[in-house]
Amino acid sequence: MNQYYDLDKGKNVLFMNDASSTSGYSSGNSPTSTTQSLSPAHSPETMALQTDFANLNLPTGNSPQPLPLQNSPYQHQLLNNGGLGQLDASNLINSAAVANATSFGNMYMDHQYYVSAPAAVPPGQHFGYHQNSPAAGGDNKHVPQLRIVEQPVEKFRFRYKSEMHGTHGSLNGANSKRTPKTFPEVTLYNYDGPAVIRCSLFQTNLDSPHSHQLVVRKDERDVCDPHDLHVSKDRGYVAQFINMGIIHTAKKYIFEELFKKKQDRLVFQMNRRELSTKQVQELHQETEREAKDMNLNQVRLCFEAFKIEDNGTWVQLAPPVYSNAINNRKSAQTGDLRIVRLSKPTGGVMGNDELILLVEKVSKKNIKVRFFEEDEDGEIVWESYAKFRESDVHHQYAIVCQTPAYKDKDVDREVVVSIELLRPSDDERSFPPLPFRYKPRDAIVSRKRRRTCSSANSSSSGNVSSNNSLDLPKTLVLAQPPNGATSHHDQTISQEFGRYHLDDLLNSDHFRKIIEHNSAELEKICDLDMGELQADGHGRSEGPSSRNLTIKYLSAIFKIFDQDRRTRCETSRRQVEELFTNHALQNDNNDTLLHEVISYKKDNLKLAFKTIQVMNYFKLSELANSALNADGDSALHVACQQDRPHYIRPLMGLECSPNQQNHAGNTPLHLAVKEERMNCVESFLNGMPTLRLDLSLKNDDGLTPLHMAIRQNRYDVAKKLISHDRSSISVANTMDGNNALHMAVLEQSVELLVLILDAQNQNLTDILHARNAAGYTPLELARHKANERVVQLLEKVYPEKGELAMTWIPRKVKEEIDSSSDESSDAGQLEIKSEEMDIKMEDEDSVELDLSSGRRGRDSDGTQMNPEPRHKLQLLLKNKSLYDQLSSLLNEPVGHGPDPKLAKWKRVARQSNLEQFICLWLTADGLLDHIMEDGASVDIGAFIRALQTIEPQAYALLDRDLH
DNA sequence: CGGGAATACTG
DNA sequence: CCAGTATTCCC
Repeated sequence: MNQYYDLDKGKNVLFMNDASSTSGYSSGNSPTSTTQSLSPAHSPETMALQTDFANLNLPTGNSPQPLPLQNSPYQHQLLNNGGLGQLDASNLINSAAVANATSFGNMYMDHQYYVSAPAAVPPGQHFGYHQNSPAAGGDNKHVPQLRIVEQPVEKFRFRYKSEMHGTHGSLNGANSKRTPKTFPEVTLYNYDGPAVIRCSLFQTNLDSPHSHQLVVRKDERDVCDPHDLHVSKDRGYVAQFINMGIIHTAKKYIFEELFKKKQDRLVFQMNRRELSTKQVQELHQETEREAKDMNLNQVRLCFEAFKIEDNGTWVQLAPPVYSNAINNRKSAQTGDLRIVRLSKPTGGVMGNDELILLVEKVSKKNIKVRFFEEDEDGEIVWESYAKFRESDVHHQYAIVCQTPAYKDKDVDREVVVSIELLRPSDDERSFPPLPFRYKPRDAIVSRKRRRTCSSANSSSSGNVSSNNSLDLPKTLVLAQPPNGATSHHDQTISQEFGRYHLDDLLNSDHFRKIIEHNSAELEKICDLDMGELQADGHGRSEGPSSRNLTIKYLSAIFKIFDQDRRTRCETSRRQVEELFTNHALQNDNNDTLLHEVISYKKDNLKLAFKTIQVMNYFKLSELANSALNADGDSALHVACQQDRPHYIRPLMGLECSPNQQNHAGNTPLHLAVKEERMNCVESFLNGMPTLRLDLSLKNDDGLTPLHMAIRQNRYDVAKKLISHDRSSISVANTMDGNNALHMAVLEQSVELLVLILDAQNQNLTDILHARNAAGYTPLELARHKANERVVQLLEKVYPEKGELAMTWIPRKVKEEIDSSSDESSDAGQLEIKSEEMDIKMEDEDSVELDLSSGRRGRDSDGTQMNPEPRHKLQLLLKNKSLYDQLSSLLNEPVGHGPDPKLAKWKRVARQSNLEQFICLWLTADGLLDHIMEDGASVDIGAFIRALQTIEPQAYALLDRDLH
């Protein structure tokens, strides 16, 4: 095992090759020149120095230098080797300026050059002396030869001089990883004396130095190339060039830097004789030519080997070898291509859909958007390019393009293809490709739908409406079960549970009170409600005419219902059905009466429940389930959109499918999550049989409800979803392939992470090792994107190297997290208690559950969590005596005002935005119960303010405990 | 380190 | 002078 003297740290490092380096610019015996020569090349003093340097005599090789390396065991070597001169022949034959090339030519002869196929000489290089080399057929085994053992990385950020403060990471080897790191490395073969291996920066298309600087950090200074490492029999012949950086020479200095480099090389090739005026002139011209079109974003390393003769002359041992090109990561010409985001992951097979790509810096003249499809073997079966103009590339960071048509315009299902950026100049691709889903044409889909529907209908027992619904016009799209294979099963189940829920509801006191008892006055109610409708306006659409229409239809339907109460005849049923259908046709949005009635701006419970009841009575569940409006929304979608949680159960009772996806692919639950309607989410999930709700459905953005909840950083929603069905945790979204854990990482939410890890206790490995579309596991993503806390948390969860797996030990992590952050103010008992009311997962490992509960208190900094007073008020109401006091106070009538019979609680309810519930409550208890049980939907602040004005005494009761 | 703002350059 | 990039600097 060798040791290496690390120039930066001034100490020996294991595993490194034993070699040492000095700056080629060190001039030898002047103490000041050591420091001066280290300055970046285009500073004035450097220029002066280098001019001097060109005129220096050869160093003797043993002149002591004041290098500050007193504690180094290799000090003598450094000293001895200090002040190495510039000697190079690689540019010799090519250079028109070189008159006395013969001496070098002889030198090669002496050493019997063998031109190997060095690891990586870029194609297209034909250097004179290579071709003229007499090595062909020589004794390969005994000819000195340099080989690149480790190439430099392909991409590296070139830094400007002004950026070279502090460390910026070094030029690593192509195979470098976090550990072990590698560095560019060459080996000298077939030589056994002491030798010097030099590394310098070259252009990629010319056999000439590059104006940029290859620097090594040393004693707080950047030492410019060339860099020489000493090798010998004792140390081995491996030269590893560590801690190098590339300085991007500013444009204005390109010429002079290049000239300097070329001049230095020439001088030493000529054994340090002065250049003639003519030579200088020629060099000048050549440099001008080269500087004009030098590629500033691409360089390569040149490695050379020398031996030092006793008289101090340097003799080239082996031909130079060149590394692969190193590209500037910062440049749009050579940097990484990456698609950051797609405006949408889907499009029609016909193409020409507008698609917006956010991308990393691209050049509009040199970029294409490629769509392609591979078969199972990775063979390209189709490719096409998106259409866009140069002007569609927005500021190098976005591309607005038209999707190409898919090869087969008659596919009847979605086809997933890939999108990548392609840079024609170097055939570089973005990685990884992003998935894009081609959607079949509507015509094809509806043909297919028709089939599905009719078969579904024929299998359902004697449903007369089936033919009817098939005849509905095109815009009133029929719903199809999300999955044909299980539809029948689903239906059976939904019927069972549906009936149960609806009957439940119908038998409830509230419902009876609202509807049953009023049946005799049906007409009156309708009149009343219609009047209200006209006054209050409409929640969703249109003007008075549409409202009148609705009223007309509803009146007619209710009339039929009323007349039919005893007979329940088929004719009435058909009439009602027809009225529903006709109504939907006449309305712009194709909303059915059901859609409308549950989405009135002013929620009208009576009307809505009545409508539901009528539909149920006439067994119009098929209609309720299949009638979608122009957006593909079912009544459930509308209920969620409008935040009407109380309709969700009844509608599901009507067999309105919770898994129906609208035109944006959203299920009602998606909408509930999206709009952050916690009450709706709860209505869906509480006590709902798992079979009915499919939590793994993805909308057109490729997201499940859980993904959306995480993306919105809604711990409460995510928790609800996860406790209902854990299996959706491991689902990767189609947007970027992230699973729930990835997404929680991006939210930098420790709460979400713990929630997910807890719930996934059983098979953590899956989600821990799942790679997203960019190829990152959650941990890797965290290292890249998240803060230290998140990374630390995840690192604890991942199995240690060597271990096969580790089970999630929440308590341990919890302790560590808790101890590592004291900023969280105390949760307070109230909140923890309230948390206990949450639904628990039916998990035998429920030990873990209380972790996530306990964590709630940490949300003092979390913006998404419920505000404090909510819980407190809810808990206070649990106190029986307080509750009773409040109740009796609020049951008092308001002493004054227009309606003396109006109880205070009603007024409070009205001012707390709970008016729509008043008809459901008989006394103040209704209101208080509602707040206790359904607090999430209540604006507690408004309630308290209302209390303060309407019933100050009651407010006083609470005030003390609330603050 | 990477991201990005500020400033310079160019047709 | 403008728009669009390229360069440089800053955090």
